[in-house]
Amino acid sequence: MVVFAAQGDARRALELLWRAQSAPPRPGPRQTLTVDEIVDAAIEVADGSGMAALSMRAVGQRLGRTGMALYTYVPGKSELIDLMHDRAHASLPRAYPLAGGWRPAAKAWAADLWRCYQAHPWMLQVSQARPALGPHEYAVVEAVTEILFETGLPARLLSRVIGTLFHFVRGAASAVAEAGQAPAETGVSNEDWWTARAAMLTEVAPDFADRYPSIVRLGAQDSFEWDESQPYLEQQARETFEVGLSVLLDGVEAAITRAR
Amino acid sequence: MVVFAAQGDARRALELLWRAQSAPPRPGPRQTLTVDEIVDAAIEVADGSGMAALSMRAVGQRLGRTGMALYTYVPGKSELIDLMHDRAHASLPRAYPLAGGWRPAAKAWAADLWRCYQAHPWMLQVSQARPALGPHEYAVVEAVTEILFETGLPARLLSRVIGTLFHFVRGAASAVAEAGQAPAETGVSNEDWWTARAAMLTEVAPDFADRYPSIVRLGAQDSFEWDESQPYLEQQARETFEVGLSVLLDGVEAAITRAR
DNA sequence: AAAGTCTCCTTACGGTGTAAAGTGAGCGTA
DNA sequence: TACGCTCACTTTACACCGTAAGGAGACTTT
Repeated sequence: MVVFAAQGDARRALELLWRAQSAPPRPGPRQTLTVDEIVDAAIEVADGSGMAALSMRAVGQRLGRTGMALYTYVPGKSELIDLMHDRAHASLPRAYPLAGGWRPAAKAWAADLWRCYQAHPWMLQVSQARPALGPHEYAVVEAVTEILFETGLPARLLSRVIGTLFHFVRGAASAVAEAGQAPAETGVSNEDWWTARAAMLTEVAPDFADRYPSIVRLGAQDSFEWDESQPYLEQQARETFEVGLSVLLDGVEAAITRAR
Repeated sequence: MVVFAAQGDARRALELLWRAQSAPPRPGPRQTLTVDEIVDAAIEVADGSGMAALSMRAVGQRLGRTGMALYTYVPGKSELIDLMHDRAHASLPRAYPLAGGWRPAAKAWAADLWRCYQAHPWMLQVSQARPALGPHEYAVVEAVTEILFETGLPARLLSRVIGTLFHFVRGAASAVAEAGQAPAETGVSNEDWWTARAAMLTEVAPDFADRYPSIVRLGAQDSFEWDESQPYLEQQARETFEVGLSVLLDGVEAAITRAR
């Protein structure tokens, strides 16, 4: 599932990411594709049919080529995914206005990143353990770093807060992202799926209320009202994102007042 | 990658999760395996060799059976993964002492969940969009819900905070989880990988400091000192987890004082 | 014109999940 | 006791995957 590139390809991969191609004119036929075209086609496949449908053959076919043709442009699928991941970040702003202070800027940054993940759910399936270090990914980090420097917090704390913000946005986005794919793949809407599942659950676990009293109590007290014009799961996840972000930023503010 | 079960199998899957087996004595040979044995074997494979190595054939082989033999116990791989995911939660406490207040209990809950993810990194690759709703997963939710009821916050806010906590722990754990796998698979330690990558980066992007001034500034000011007895990435991720959690809980405390 | 090199294709290998059909063991009944 | 049904498990097969290897032909350089 998670594939790591070999050491030898690492250099080539970085050069591709940073477009540092040194191309001395060589004999032989000219290339009829570009790396950008391939990355775009791959993103289209992943956007439209999900990461599971992303295969070298599928990307090649979209470009009227075989799957193997891509290997003259890209060392392998893993590197292609890194390029897709970096490229997808290109649409995000490189900076945010700080006139209103760090908090609205941080909110805007998180919301933009969230929207980016919604538009490209497959991004959440790309491993973060060894980030690919592309220019656009760095631009997103640069943006949030600049914003958070406004808080005046010490650098060490700031680094952790930045990591936390990324974790939160990714996690919150994951809850919706695949939910958007599932109905398309299965033909069952999330609402139908959920109500069917809930009905089965009461049959299969009749003692649910006894085993999980707090969950039942919370569900009974939760005043969440569902605007039926929008999908239920998405709506709930969006609210979790907004409330959670605000709680998180409250925590940052608490750290600021404590530092004073 | 993310596979969704068909509607017809949904009932069967839930019955398996909740062990609601109605087994009238039937003719024919007795089953020589149990679902639990299969789930255990699958977890061993995933723990030892990663999610990528989890195949029906591999699990069957570990039990001295073919891959196809599993299909009399489990509808498919997707359901097996759901069973693994639920079972992995079984080791977590069902409740936490609340004598010291909600905050230490919440910290303990998050730390336990974090440790669980570290022990079973593959759990982070299981889609959360349509949770499988197993008994042990619900037990973890029940535990944190009981803890957070102590805050006295309104239910609607509480629901979102619970979601946020999950997102944060999962996100923070993801950063380390796969990092632990990578060296084993590639033979390159994270430190070597990182320093090699950093050296290449300065070659490929010589204007880095100009393009990302805040990142460079943050890196220069960050006083993070590396205890060389432990892996670098893991250590950094652990600190992000601890600091981030504390910031998050500060935000919850701010909500409490505001509600008063 | 000849040589060389690069792009792209075809073929092939070992892997995946799982459908379909075959085999034989064990139980319920006659 | 013997028949026969049913089920556990295996074998085989199919369509897919990433990519290594080798061949065909186009193009540039000499």
